[in-house]
Amino acid sequence: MAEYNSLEKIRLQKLEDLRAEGIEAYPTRAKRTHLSSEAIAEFEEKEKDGIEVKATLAGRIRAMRAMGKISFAHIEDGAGKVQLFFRANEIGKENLDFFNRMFDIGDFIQAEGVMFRTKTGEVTLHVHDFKLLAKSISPLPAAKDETLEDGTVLRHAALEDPELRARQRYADLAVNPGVRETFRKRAAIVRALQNFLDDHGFLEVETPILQPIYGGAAARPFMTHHNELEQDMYLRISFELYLKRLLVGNLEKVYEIGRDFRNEGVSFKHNPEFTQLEFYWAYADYLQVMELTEQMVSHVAQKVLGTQKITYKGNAIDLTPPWRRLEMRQGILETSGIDIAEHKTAGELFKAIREKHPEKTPDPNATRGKLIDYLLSEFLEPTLIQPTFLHDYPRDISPLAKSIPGDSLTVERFEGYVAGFELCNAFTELNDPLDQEQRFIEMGRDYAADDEEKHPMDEDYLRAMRYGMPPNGGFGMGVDRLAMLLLDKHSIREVLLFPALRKED
RNA sequence: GGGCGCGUAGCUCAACGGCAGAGCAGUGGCCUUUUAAGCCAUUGGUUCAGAGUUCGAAUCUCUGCGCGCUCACCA
Repeated sequence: MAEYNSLEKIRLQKLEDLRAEGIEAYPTRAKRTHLSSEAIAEFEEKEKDGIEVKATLAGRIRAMRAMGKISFAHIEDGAGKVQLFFRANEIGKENLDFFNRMFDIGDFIQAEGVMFRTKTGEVTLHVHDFKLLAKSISPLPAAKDETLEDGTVLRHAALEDPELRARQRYADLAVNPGVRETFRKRAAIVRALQNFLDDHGFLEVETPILQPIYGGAAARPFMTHHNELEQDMYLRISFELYLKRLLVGNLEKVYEIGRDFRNEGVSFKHNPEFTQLEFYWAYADYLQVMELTEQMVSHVAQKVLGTQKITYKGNAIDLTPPWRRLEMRQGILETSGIDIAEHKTAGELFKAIREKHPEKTPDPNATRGKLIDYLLSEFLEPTLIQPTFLHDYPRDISPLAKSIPGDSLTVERFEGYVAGFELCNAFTELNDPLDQEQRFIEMGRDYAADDEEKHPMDEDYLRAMRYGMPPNGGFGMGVDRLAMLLLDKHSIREVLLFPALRKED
């Protein structure tokens, strides 16, 4: 049972008063002839000819100013804000009082009248009739907007508490127009990705989220149970193995945009469920995927933002292709002074790091691949502000990627970095079923010590691969991260409508 | 999971060991072109929860809860 605060009790009393007057606070039907922007535009067009513009508007009350025998209000609808003007002359003293007494900020209202321009020049609806569409009981944490001389809008008492904004996203959206804009743009980003891939001959598919076995990445899964089948199921941690099964089925270019689930830590760039884009492209290799990637990302920026030059955390970033290519070995050498090619075992590499950088403390038990990863994140990653494809990765941290011909320690893999963080990950996919089986076995050994991250053998995937899989290039990108990058948001929570939070109470 | 920080009115914040306050919102009044409208009056608090120290706790200590930052984890 809800407990009401004093402000809510006042509004509940208003509901009772309305009922006593026979007025429905939540009527079934509404009427609207114009969006706010349409009514304003039509008025401005016909103003010089003196043609009257009648309009019925509907929206949510954002501000009210009662001034004796007149009242002003601002309502907001899907297109923006517009001012309402009520005057006793037209609607009568009784109706004006009724509006002032019974309506609150946050209520939905329908108002019919004629557009005009006030003394101060604002295009406004002169209301002749109005109707309550839905009463708001809990006061929205509404801000007040002050428009300064230079036209900038200053917000007062805006809803800012990050917890409240995430927990009550409905209130955040209702009160902070910029948040609505963020999610419109996020939708546009996803649509632009789909259009781009569709136009390049890729087929959008949907593969299982509930899986009998998980794979395609190294992450702890969420587990669940199917009662009738009497078996445990996992929420997918990647799409990879299912999408590559489709290549076996002669679907040559496939992609999926959907949700992945990883039972791991939460941070400014990690949410337990996140949106991933993966595509697989038969007969292509990682170099072709690289080219498609830079075209795709710059295309999305152009579509959504109208430019390929963006700003992230104050850094000017140019997404225009071609992006810089940097061999990982070279990048690590330049930033850390260590040539990983000269240290072919974990022990040697560990020693080299300790000698060159005594202040650093890598894990002495790490594999060579993990140590390279360490060098990458400690030295190289922070320098990769402009878009960069870092390529050619150690084999032992890339179990699903194909080796470079003639170099068994290195695989054809790249990661795209922008603004210092990893945006995407791609490689020439391993399509040799016997090699793949061997890698699964190795992974099982590597992870045996850590029971939580056991890497299961996917027998059905191997069976598919034995039918024959064309050589192909694969690609994965966090769509939330792309949205963060393009929208200059510095936490994944800002681009997720309902980010994961601990339950209340 | 570790470290650091935060939690005060519906919202934004002050008070930092001595009467819990302001602006906005709300309520009542005045006001026929306002726009953070203005003016007058006024309501509103388990200071996140619990325990402790103290003559006295929003303030200091401990525990718990939630959030933020950060580290670890995340091939």
